[in-house]
Amino acid sequence: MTAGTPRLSGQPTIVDVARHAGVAVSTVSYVLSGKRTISAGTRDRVLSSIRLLGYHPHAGARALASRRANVVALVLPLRSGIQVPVVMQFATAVVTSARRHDHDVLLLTSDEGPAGLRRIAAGALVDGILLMDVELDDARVPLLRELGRPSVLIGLPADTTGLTCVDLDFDRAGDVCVDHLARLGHRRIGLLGAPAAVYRRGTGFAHRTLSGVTRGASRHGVDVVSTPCEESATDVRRTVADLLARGVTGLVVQNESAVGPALAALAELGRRVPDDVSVVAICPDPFAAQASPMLTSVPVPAEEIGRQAVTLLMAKLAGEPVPETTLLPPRLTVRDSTAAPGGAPR
Amino acid sequence: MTAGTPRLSGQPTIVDVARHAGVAVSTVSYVLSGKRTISAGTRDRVLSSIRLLGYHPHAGARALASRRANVVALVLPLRSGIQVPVVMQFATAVVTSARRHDHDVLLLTSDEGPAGLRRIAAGALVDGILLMDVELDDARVPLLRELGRPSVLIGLPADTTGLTCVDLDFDRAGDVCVDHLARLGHRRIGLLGAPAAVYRRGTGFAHRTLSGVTRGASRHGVDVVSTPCEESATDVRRTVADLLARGVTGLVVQNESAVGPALAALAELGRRVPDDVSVVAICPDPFAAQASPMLTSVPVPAEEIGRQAVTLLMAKLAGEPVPETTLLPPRLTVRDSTAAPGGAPR
DNA sequence: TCCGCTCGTCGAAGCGCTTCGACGGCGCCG
DNA sequence: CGGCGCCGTCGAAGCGCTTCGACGAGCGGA
Repeated sequence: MTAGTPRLSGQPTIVDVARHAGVAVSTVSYVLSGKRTISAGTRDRVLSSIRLLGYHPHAGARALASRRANVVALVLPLRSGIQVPVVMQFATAVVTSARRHDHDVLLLTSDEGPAGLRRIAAGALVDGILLMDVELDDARVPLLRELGRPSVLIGLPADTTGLTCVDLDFDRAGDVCVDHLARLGHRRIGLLGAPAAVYRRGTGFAHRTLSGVTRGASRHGVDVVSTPCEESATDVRRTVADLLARGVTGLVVQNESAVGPALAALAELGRRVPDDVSVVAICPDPFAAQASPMLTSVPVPAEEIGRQAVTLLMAKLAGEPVPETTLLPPRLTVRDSTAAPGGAPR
Repeated sequence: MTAGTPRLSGQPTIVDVARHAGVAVSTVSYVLSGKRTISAGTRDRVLSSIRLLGYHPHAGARALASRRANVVALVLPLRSGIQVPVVMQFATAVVTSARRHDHDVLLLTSDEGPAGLRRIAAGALVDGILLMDVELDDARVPLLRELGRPSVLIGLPADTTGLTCVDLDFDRAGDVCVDHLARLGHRRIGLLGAPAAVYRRGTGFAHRTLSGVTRGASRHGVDVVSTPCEESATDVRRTVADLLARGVTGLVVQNESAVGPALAALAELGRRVPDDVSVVAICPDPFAAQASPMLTSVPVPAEEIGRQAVTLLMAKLAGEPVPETTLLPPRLTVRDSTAAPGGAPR
């Protein structure tokens, strides 16, 4: 055993690997990065030394020398009215896809605000930024432009110029729901919306759903009654009762945490689904599938959106051009909660 | 304007700050770290240069030189049967407290497995590790010991020797729930548990709750019927019906996603809460408070656990000794869902 | 046979920061 | 009034990696 460097940290460094494999440090680096051709023999020798020594490159050193941290920031909302499971699905999809691109994910919460973004970006801790829960007029958007780091928004602000955004096409989703109900014969449709605070903040998806619903309704010449709705069971019950009182026979529920309570409220009010009232949900699929009856729904493809966002970000990091906005088309899944009004089978 | 270094990255470096303030680079560093005394005059000059230039230290360079990344890893579960809102609360609490200690949070999902932990730790990307959703016999625990990085577990494995763990004292929580119901006069108590997969995995909290419930029951000489329960509305309904059929008058629900469906099922079965059946939940407080009726509950203090975990990790990073296990005492909040059996007021 | 390539490898110069040892200047104690 | 110690500051040596230019060896074409 030849005496080596006194490896203070305990971890082997690239120097140890090079010495062990009998090559230059730069050669090891090129084996790892593949940025220059290396003979098969050398490569194998280096790789086995790496495995043998249990070498892992030092992330900081790499970031310093290469100006790439291989980390992306994910900024999550923490606010009231957010849809926790959806957010979680996004997050896990993002982490998984990022890993597939050899990147890690740094978690930020939006309550540290712009200062946090600035710190992260300027400190070269991350190469790119993923921003969730974007508002129509979001304070972080100008900052993002200023920082000049590649970024992708999940959600749509009012002005998308120069940005990259991904989201479900909530507008068309709203339309599709109404379309489905209208075709079944419903003439008065209710939208059980997001909490009022969400509309007030100008969160894109809520507004877009509403506009889609409205458009679909006017196209079909049916009425639409839309009302925001808080998350508490009490408020959901009141809102549902209110909508029914106003003659609604088809219900579009876009607040996933309201789905369960809404069904409970209908049961309590003695209305059968779908015989008396039809329900379409815009929510993650498992929710719709686990409810009883199983819900006709437009699933929010959180996972796919997360994946897309990462893919787009990676493209930007690689300097490739990407489209400004990517809207995923809604797909309506018909299950057991919708039927023609008045109990006729669909 | 004197010509400076050709700052390739666009960001000012510590050299720029030093030059602008007319001091040595090391002085700037000491101003920032406070590791040596600096005169007030110099400090102010340096600080204002920093602000003026918009300087942010390069995280990688800092990590390289100081052997501290100021980042902690948070390993989240992604599996079935996890309690999404609780996990989310943990995560946000962790991020917030970590920032308070000048650390950022790297998000890992447990599905990358041990390899991910190893990569992260060996690559010096993180200084410490927070592990959630620990199983009684968790494969990652030995790895954690081997890696030699400070870590804190959220949840309890079977053998805690040499580890640092934080959790709610689910055992006592179960006990407290039964105690409350027994004192009200209930003689037959049901535990609507976590999904079967969770027990099978050997997830600590589920087992501990069960043992606490059992102990409380035997102390009071009351019967307990315990059954796992899936998350779907259908299964919850069946399980509830089953428990009632077996003569249960008091229900302990620990699966937060089952709370809503369970109440709905009771309503459907024509049982009033709390007149006919009493319900105690072990779940995050907002859930219990938003249900209708408002639920008597033992809140899962996700936020506090997250905070504690970070605090402990920081202590370990600083080389301070910390206790092996920290169990937060359960607090029972009495609301409107419990009463003496048979409709008598409590 | 010789020139000029390409291929595979090496050495060294940083990347931006922390930290250690050194060194004046000043106040204090004797 | 002299020496000692402390305070505030500086310079330089890395931390572990990437990357650029250089260079020897082998090969084909003229």
